[in-house]
Amino acid sequence: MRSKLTPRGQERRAQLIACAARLFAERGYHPTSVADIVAALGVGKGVFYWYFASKEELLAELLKSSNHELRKRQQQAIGTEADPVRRIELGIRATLEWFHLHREYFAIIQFAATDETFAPVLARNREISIADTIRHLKDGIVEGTIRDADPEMLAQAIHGVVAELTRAYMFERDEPIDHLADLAVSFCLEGLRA
Amino acid sequence: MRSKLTPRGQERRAQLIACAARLFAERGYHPTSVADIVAALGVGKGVFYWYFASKEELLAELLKSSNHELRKRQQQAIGTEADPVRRIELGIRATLEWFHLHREYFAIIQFAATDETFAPVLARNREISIADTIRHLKDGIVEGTIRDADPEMLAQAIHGVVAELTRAYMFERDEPIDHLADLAVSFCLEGLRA
DNA sequence: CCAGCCCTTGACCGGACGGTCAAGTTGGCA
DNA sequence: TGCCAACTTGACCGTCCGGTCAAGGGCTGG
Repeated sequence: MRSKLTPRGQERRAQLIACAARLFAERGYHPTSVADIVAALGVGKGVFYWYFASKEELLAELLKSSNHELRKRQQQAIGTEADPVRRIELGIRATLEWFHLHREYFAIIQFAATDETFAPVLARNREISIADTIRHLKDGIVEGTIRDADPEMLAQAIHGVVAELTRAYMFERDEPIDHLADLAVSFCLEGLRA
Repeated sequence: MRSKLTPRGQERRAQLIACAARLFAERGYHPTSVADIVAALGVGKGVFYWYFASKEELLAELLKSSNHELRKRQQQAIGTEADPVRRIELGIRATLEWFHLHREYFAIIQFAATDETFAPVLARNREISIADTIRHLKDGIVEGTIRDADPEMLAQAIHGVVAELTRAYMFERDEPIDHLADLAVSFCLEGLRA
């Protein structure tokens, strides 16, 4: 691996990441060998190690960049909205939409969270995301539009709803994404009761 | 492996499962070798293959039995309760309590869901559990105590809340389990709004 | 006390896989 | 045109790991 990459080099690097993401999502990280990745691209094994120090590094990078993209999407969706409840709603919708566009990342993130090596990175990502949510929740509690409970637990609960609905409906079914988002939002805001 | 086991044999088998569960939870399934498992027990490798056909079989068995125990716990907790909302509440509490008692299984289940080989088993377990929840939700919708939305999605959302709160609080913190359960229940029933 | 089955041992095997490297190719710039 | 750095190749290495197996206890019923 070298730090200076020509445009051609950056293209290759991106190809490797994309190709690995697809294979990791399909078969999982451990069962996908470096040989598989380079074979799928039709290049020699050395190419991989020219661009990445290790298989681990590639996954770490993949996780970092995907999280970065997701956050950008969320912040962009929330924009300058003032109402905390609405900010939470926009965040939920943006998250579901992003995973809808990048299905391949969901399984990878899911796995990485269970692996000793990558769990810390994922935990950090989650923390940041939770912290964002907590900020909105606290604003809402102060305003009186959100009930007064432990904001961190509430944030975890919201994330759980989003994660589970993503898992359940992104792949198995072809629910229209808006319908799914509507339910996620209304469940989080109103709960189950009639 | 043999089908007939003496009491002594059953004891060994149980030891192997317990020992493997601990190691899988600590380090993960793939990074834990069969050699590690038997070493932790201070026995030879042949012992493992006397009781299990493969490492995979052990994990499959572990998943099957843990799910069986969890369901038993849930059904026992719900008992003959008639109110659907209360049945859901009791189910949530029983689940959180069970994972509190068997923390080691959470990480294993989490991983198994991401592995091509075991995902089908886990998916089936989840389906059954979701189906249970759906039954209560439908009852509540008919009664008018639960709002009229897609019961399957609602069930997924509830499971998401429980799973995420389990992950977040079982390990990192030492929240009293009742406090956690209270929030899970009230979030699912009432949502966020003040 | 012996026969025979239940259980245990641990060296060994085959193969997969992450990673290395010496040698070769390409492309852009002087 | 010649040169150099950027890239590519694929055979090779060391290691690890799941799984096998021949051989050896040790308990139990006869």
